[in-house]
Amino acid sequence: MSELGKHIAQHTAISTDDIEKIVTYFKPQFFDKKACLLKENQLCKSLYFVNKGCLRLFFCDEKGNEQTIQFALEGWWITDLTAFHSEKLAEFSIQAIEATEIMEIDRNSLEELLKEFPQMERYFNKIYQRAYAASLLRVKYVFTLSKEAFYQMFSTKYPKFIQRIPQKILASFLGFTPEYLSELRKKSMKK
Amino acid sequence: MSELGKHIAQHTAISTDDIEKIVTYFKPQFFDKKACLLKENQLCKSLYFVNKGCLRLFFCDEKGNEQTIQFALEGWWITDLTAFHSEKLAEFSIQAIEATEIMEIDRNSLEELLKEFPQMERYFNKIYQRAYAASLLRVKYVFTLSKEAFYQMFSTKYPKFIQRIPQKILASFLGFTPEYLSELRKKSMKK
DNA sequence: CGGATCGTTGATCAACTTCAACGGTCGTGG
DNA sequence: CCACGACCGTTGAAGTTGATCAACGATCCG
Repeated sequence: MSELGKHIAQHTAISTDDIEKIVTYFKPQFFDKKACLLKENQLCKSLYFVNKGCLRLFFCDEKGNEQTIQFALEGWWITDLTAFHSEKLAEFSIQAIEATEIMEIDRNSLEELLKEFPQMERYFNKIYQRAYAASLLRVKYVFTLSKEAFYQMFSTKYPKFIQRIPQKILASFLGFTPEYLSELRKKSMKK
Repeated sequence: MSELGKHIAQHTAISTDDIEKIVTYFKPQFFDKKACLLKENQLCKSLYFVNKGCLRLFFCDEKGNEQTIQFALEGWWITDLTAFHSEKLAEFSIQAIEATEIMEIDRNSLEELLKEFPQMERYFNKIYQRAYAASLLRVKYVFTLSKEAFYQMFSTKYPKFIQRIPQKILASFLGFTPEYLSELRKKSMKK
């Protein structure tokens, strides 16, 4: 079964046969390293599920720095959820960090899918709740942890990211400069 | 019509008659200043809508400081959404900052309400999406604004909070110490 | 009236940023 | 396949930002 199929099976009680049908609503796509799936100020037409590879969600601040606010590895959903649901212009861009294989579904296909398989409402609702919970947790971290502690926590909890993500991008996600990240890395090597 | 009724009318296309019936599913409640509606590690049984007054959502960090992460003035919903939906223990506490009048609905009543008025699904979905969008926006602010700029933005955008919220609590919401907030206030008085 | 908590002030200190410079590596065109 | 330029990660010095601590007057509440 496809990665997407497995993910749906894990989070719902839908039968294998139905999942096969559900997966046909999605369109497989391939993106080269550094390719953009969505750019700021475009319409955000689709939801993306990562089969293989890695994406990131980011925006540009007034100084022109790219600030990364979310990653998606294998088995994660990503999109500018607000723009997708409200049909407003995207506030964020989405870019492939590695060559990446995804499953995409646009608004129309999603509506048809939900009409034929209303059980999928619950699945997407879960995805939404998780996104919110993750965002809240992040706010909580910003309050309780120093930048150094945040790096420690993150690198032990998500070693995969540390290995696969370029430092510059990682630094922007963690909320500090590449220079300071370099210093923290040196520090934690010594131990 | 009650505050709650007006709010539902604003955000849906439900008839006035139906809204009257909908409002009967909610229980009016009164809380004194400093009273707690929900405490950390309790079950979060209800959603709260503020008719009059002001509530806050907060948690305690390891040093025992109370960190406020959300306020609710008149016309706002508040709860530990994650705990309410997942039926896990609350990570946050909710407390009245002023004497406050609310409308409360528990899980059972909510289910009955949604059964009789399925149009309300859309209303609550909106509330949820807003909470998520607000949380994302906050993450974005943390990235782009210095603490001083964050205070400036906040005090011009939400002057009501500056007037009604004690400084200590305001400081914890903005993410800095009361001492530093005091300094910023002095600075902005001079202009 | 008395105690506790709150907001303010100033001094000191730690955390983190900025800037400039250097070597390494990646990818692109010849 | 090599050479060149661009970008990336690292280092160190200097500068800012914001936290911590201690002390004091004001205010709130019993």
